[in-house]
Amino acid sequence: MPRPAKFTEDQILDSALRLVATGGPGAATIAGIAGLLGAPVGSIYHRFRSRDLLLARLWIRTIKDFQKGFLEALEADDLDEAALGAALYNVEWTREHLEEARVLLLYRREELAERWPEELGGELATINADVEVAVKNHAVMRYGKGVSAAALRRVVFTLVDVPYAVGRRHLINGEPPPPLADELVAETLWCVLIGARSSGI
Amino acid sequence: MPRPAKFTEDQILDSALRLVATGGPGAATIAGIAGLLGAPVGSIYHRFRSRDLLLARLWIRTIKDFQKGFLEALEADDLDEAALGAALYNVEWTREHLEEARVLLLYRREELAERWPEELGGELATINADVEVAVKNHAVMRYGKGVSAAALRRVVFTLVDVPYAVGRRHLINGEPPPPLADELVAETLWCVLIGARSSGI
DNA sequence: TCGGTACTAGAATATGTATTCTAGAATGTA
DNA sequence: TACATTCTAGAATACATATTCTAGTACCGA
Repeated sequence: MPRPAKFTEDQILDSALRLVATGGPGAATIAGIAGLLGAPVGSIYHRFRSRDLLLARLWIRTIKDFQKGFLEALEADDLDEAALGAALYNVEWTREHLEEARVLLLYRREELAERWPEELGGELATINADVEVAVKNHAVMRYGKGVSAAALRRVVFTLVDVPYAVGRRHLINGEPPPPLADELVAETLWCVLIGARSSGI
Repeated sequence: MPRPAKFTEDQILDSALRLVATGGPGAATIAGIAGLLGAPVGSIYHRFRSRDLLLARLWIRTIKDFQKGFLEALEADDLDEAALGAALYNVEWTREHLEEARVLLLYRREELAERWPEELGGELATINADVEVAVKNHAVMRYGKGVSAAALRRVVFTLVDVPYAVGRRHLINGEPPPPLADELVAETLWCVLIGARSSGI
């Protein structure tokens, strides 16, 4: 049938990934992506309608890879084990995927969604839905059905915000989070989430 | 003497500030900045050699405004009061300066320093020096002269990283941090920094 | 071996925005 | 009132990069 592809979609995204990770979003030009891959720009456009779409796909591929393990960790039977696992997975994933983590650091769904083609509007709007539901469920199991907004915020803080903040500082320097990062995340989780269970939240 | 200025440097930076805060970095074009102010582009270039320089000045003006109060708070005599004050000032400043906080959220010193003119290289390289020294001093007072890198990291985590992470989530939605944000910051500080004093760090 | 298909190839073009340029205007001082 | 100075004005230009266009190419199945 047709001529086989010489450059796959994933190869192109990998090329963009490397450029974004090392030189920031501005470095991922079409010519740059093609050049790094040894491909002509025409081949890039054969796969992706536009640069925005390409970068959107990279972001989506990356966040999905992250979410997968996060959701798995949150499924643990023991409530505290689930919370700790999810929070630490965050740091661990960053450590094992430095370049991908930089992509998530440099792009923000909200700020980019507006300029992305409608084609992706739906996918982008709901991409966090699974995680939001899972976190909400965790909060319900922890605090009961009528969990307050404040208690939910507390869960998000410990499972997402704090691990993000810790990883960010090291990512900026291009280093993987050291073991101390896990300690800080775990300590905060213990104190702010688990230790707070007995108080009247 | 000379003709008086119709558009001051600060007016121009304010115009850029609003554009960045509402539409992201990309919205702050020279034509956009001039248009919002009712000025011709020539007047912008009369004040700023280039767009990069203009945005750099905006960033510097903003971070300095933030640092001022942070350093003051950290000077309190009582050690715990100083730490708590600095951490909470972070949230409070964000609450009172939503647009400015968005500038700090959207730009990163490291990623932009490379493209900024040499003219600012020195200023940018040392702009965090005061804060770093103050935080280091705080750590020394808290843990003694031979404070470990881990302990210092712990101080940075509670005074800077956590407040940043909390504020970020609300900023992204364009909302000021609610009172709950202060609670989370204070609780984390108490547990991870103050409560840890007795342990062998 | 031939034809159809999807791909490679990269030169040519379009586009958005930064930057420059030349002219003119407004002020205080001599 | 004339001059020096610094600013306003906005049209003209430069530039970087995304995007398009037209050929040509490699594989597969008939």
